Amino acid sequence: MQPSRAATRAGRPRDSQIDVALLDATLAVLDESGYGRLTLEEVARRAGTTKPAIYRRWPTRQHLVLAALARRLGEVTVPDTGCTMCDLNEGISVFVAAFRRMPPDVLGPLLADCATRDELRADFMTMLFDPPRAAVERMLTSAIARGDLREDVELDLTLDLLGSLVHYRVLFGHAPISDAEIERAVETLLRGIATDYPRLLEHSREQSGDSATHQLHT
Amino acid sequence: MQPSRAATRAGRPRDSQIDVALLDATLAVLDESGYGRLTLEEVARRAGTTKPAIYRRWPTRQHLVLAALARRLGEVTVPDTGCTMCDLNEGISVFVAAFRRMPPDVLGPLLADCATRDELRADFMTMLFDPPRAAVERMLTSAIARGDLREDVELDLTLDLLGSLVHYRVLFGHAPISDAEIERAVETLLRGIATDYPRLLEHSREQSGDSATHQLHT
DNA sequence: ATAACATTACGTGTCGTAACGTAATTTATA
DNA sequence: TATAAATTACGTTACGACACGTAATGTTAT
Repeated sequence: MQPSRAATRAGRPRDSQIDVALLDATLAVLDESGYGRLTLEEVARRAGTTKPAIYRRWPTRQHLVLAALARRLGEVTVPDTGCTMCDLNEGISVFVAAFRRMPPDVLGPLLADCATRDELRADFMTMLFDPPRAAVERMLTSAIARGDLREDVELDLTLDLLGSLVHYRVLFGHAPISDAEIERAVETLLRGIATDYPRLLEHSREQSGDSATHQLHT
Repeated sequence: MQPSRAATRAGRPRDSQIDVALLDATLAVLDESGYGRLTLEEVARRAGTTKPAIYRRWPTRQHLVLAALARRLGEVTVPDTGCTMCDLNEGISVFVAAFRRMPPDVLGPLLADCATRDELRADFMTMLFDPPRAAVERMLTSAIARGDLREDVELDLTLDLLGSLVHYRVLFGHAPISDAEIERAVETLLRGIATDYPRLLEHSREQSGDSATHQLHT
């Protein structure tokens, strides 16, 4: 419980250039080789340093990769236009876009590798999954406040229905989820949880002005 | 392209008792240690044999574990009572039950380990994921034929919406999916894809005779 | 005095495979 | 039909390869 003194430890300070060099090298190796073939020596070699420098910063390979991916994920923003259907379509795109920034053959193996240790699994969720999920949750809450969705909608279940579809396509099928499929899924779900689906549909048409959208089902 | 001659190869035949001993030992080790800590020597030791006996039968550890899990999965049956809502609730339970038979900390790592090689990924899907999915697909097809679901329902998308929820809960959250959540999800989806949701709900009540079911939303 | 740095090296564990002699079964030959 | 040859699985043992995580050492920066 030391004050801010702990921030400036004695001795030679860390070289922050090595931090970013290691994270960048990790991302490069992940892109090329995937998580399974990532070796710490290769990461260190590309960063122009060596293994001990890695272990000084992150206790395990999982922590290193988590930090690298979180760096790439960046911040997640969320639309709030007042048009529930538009927002949800956009919101799912937030999910999809977030995972498109992740190299394939990385997320699944990393999660699997983190699943055994509870603390690591929590870190994985906090750093990679919760941000986009929380963004969609904010959209749903706004929609409920507007009266667009039934008040007894179960937030967690709806979030899982939306998010799990994306995760499923990312982790299981290599089939990328298309924008059309996102719209279909949102339409189906909205029929189930909206107070007045036709009104939302109409509102969406006015808002977007794009007459080609949302006309598949009437 | 030899006839049935190839079935009976020359030389000493495989000892089928070793086959089952190895598969059982694999399941035992998976239950205790999970996929990550499974070593082939431990499997061989418990089966009363040695590593080469494994490699004579399965080319990789992944194939061995796939065969062991498929053995436990067994056959997947499907209800067809004519009550769409009942069948779907039952059908999702098929998914859930199938995965309940799988030890935790196994499916995710195994999938991750199979994800890099396309042939292995296909085997994983064929042996573990497609059977329950196909069962639910048959139910949906029946429901469409009965006129309970809209004809333009996208089968694959609906299947993914149903199945991905289960996968999500199994692989990501360690929270087991409850029967109540299954019912909620089915209700939400049916509102979106049914031709006449109130009629399905009424039919379900008559069929089940259980007045406590499906009364959460009216 | 302290701690990060680069370098080097070590012990460990598991992998996948390769020997080797033995046992069991099919195929060819006497 | 009997016997030999060929073939393949079996257990045992051992090996090289690889990456892990850590430790030791001397140097450099605070």
